Amino acid sequence: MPPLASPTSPTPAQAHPLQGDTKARLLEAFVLLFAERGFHATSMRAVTQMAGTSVSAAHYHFGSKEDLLRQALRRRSELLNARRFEYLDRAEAAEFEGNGRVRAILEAFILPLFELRPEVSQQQNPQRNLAARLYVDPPEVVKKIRQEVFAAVTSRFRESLANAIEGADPERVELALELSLGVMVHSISGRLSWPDQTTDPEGSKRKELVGRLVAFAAAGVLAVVEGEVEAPLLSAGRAGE
Amino acid sequence: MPPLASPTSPTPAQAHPLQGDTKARLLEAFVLLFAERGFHATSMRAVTQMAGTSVSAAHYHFGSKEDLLRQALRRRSELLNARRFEYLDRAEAAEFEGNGRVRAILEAFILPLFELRPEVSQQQNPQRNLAARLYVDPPEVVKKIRQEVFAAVTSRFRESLANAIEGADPERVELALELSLGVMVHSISGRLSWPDQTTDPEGSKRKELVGRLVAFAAAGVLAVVEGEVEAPLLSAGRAGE
DNA sequence: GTCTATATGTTGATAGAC
DNA sequence: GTCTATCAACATATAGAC
Repeated sequence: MPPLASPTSPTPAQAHPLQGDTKARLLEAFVLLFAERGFHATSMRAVTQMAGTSVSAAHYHFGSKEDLLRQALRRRSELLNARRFEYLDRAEAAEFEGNGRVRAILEAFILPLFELRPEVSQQQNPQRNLAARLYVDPPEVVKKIRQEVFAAVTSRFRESLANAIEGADPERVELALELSLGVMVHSISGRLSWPDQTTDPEGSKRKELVGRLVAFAAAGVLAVVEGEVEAPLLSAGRAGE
Repeated sequence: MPPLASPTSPTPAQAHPLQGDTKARLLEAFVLLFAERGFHATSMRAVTQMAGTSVSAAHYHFGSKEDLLRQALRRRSELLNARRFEYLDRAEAAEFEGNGRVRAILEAFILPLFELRPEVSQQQNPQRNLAARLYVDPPEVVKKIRQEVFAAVTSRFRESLANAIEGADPERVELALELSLGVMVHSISGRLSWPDQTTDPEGSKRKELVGRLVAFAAAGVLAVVEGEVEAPLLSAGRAGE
């Protein structure tokens, strides 16, 4: 059998009427396909076809596939980062009881991802897929650009969380935030069934689900940062062998 | 510039002295490369080269790349699943105070992944990388085979967890377990720094880290299953827009 | 069983006309 | 700026000798 025509999925999003000039359409098309298939499986041909232009036009504008990825992700992450900072400012300014601030900080971290609408509405939600793919796609390029794009956010949230929990060990805060990120990423990796506009028109179910994510993360963070290290209940101490 | 010779990483694991007959060496080589690069970026050429044989030998034994993946994953997951069931049996049989059983069940779910040693020791820990890749690699084939391989485990843990929490809503249990899986997957996705044999010869740091993972997950599960749904502290209710 | 040689299609990138 | 045509390297898979 010859190589499969479409390696991941049978080209699910084909005839998008993407708008803007060639450069903008290319960025949009790349994001959509990358979110769905990952870097490797997203060919320049597929991108340029979706954008209604040619491969050489893409190379004229971006030079290489890697630079196309970089510019696309920079553009996309700006909105997300901006709202995260906005919420974090609010969380730091407000008064809270008990563990309220910790929960507010995690909300500031998690909520924005679920609030931002995709510009292109035909797809389910490229923004979420994109974030998932970004943390999950193997190629080194992706890792590099992701760090580049989120470095500022990460360090500010770490700092804020450390300040919110009295006497917190920085190392544990880092771990806790990282695991929260894991919860968030996993929740958008296509394994949870998010109600869509038709079955949940007011978005109440989606809000509830996001609320549970935050609750899970907040409880986990507190357990890691404030809790004692407990001996395993099972296993003859084989962990870490 | 022509396409890069090595798309993900500069062939980090090259001269493995893999053992066994051709079939076994092929399975082992495939697992190592797949864990590192994902399905797409793992070419039959690279696999057969590492196994010290030819492409056609691989096709003789497995028929296709997909079947190679399937057999490799089946073989690898057997040990993991067996130990998970073993621990779960133990968690269900023992007596616990308070939320002990919930934590024990999560231990049964999480611990085995960190206990199993790779047969090939040169790599850091292919077993963990493998699990991460398995939940994260885009291609549909991977998703299909993963479900095939973990279906039994998932349903039994869901059931067990539901029984352990009085009056638990099955839907919430499912969500909680899924998020725990997210924590686990993320923790092995190469974003956490696991101390290795040299800096942590007795494995005490690694055990502590695994303990924290379990603590995070257990607290999160209880918060999701037992906690009330709380209104967001930030945002004008934009979530789920 | 395992090899070499080959078939056939894909990829990223470029040259040159317009 | 955008196109068509083409390149060299890669992919999976197969044919046939040994």
